[in-house]
Amino acid sequence: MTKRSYNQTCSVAGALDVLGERWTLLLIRELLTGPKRYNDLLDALPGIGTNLLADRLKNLTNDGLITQSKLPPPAAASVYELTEAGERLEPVLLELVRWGMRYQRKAKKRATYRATWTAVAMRAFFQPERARGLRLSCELRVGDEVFNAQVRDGELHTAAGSAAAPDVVVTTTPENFRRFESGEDPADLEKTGKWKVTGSSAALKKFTRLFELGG
Amino acid sequence: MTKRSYNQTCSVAGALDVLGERWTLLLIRELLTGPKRYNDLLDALPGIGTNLLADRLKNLTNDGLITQSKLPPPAAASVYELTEAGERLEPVLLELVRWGMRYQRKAKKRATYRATWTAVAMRAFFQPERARGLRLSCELRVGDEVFNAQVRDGELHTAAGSAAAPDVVVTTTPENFRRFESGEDPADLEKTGKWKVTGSSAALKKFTRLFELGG
DNA sequence: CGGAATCCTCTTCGATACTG
DNA sequence: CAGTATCGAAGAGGATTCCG
Repeated sequence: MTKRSYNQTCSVAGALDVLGERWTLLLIRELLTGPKRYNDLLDALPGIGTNLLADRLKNLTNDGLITQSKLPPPAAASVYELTEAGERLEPVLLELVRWGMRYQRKAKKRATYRATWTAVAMRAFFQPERARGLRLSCELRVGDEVFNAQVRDGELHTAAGSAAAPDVVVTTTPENFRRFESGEDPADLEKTGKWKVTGSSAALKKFTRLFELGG
Repeated sequence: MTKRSYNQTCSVAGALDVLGERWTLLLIRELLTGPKRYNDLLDALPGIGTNLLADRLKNLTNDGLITQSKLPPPAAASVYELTEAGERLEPVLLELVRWGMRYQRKAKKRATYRATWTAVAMRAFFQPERARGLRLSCELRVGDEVFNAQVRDGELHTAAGSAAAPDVVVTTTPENFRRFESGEDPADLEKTGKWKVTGSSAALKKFTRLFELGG
């Protein structure tokens, strides 16, 4: 009944009392790309079990990291979104991305894949100084997932969903998008028809140059 | 038998497969201030249970985050220390410190306290630009704990144990050291005899000005 | 159909006792 | 000092059911 705690006067331990349970940080990762419905979260987190998801959502709400808001009709959906305290976890997640990119154990077969996770990873490898003066809007359509990336004022903003006025729209399959993640040249992917690019190829080129895995 | 995994192609999930089990990140925190023996770790992590500690140490070794090294006689102790992959978790831990400092749930009574944890927290709030040109060596003795902080080349290095050639040595109790952590002025603590300062008070003053909780 | 609560089994945790 | 063994308690995971 009473929640498990490390019971240490230490801000790492205090943070982990809130964040350390299984699935919690992955739930935060999902919400970093925008509000999500209960079933969206279930879908993005195979294996979580409906009771655990409900339990985590309840605890995160009590701890003030997320809020539940009901969209007005006709959408009439209930979504979960990060509060400011939740948003402030982004630096923690981005450091985990950076570390994990180098040190995670080798991926298994049949692992779940969502292109939208890349929207978060991009933030971790974004190089602000390369974006100075740039203003770009990109939309990425990978299988049935859609997310967008906006570059302006030297900042990158990524989120689930389509872009309002995209300079370029990329449409591809999960398999071919992963080639890009593995370091293949987007220009080659475009040439060989693995990416379908609508709009400004130049904008896409500028965009893909904004990232550096070395950090 | 087989280790539990989120089984997702995502570097956050990959990182959490390695780091996400209970106690693991606190174990890393302990090792960030230097090599520790099995019983040192047991003492710093009340409640962990000897089997879990052994299990975590084994897994972290297999994953390449720590190594076990035997100090030569006469010390003849066996200690665990971080590998480079382990050391690279420092940014993750420091972001957790920053987040946890603002958002952790209110501390309970009878919580475990170790002054050495502050040695890690200091790194999270260190302001390099204020340390330009400074060279300082401080030793902190809090109850039966001793740790040191070295400032040089605009960098801060903290570790368990005493300093080689300290400019200043502070001796105090855990209770009075926590007053400092809560924001009380070190000069006042010194005046009222809550801190015993040996060596250069000026060096101590310069040192305590290098930190900013706002980030 | 989205959003959960319930039930049941299995794994992990935590505390203590014990051993090289 | 540095672990292993054991066992009850708590948490996780999957299926099913319930509710609006």
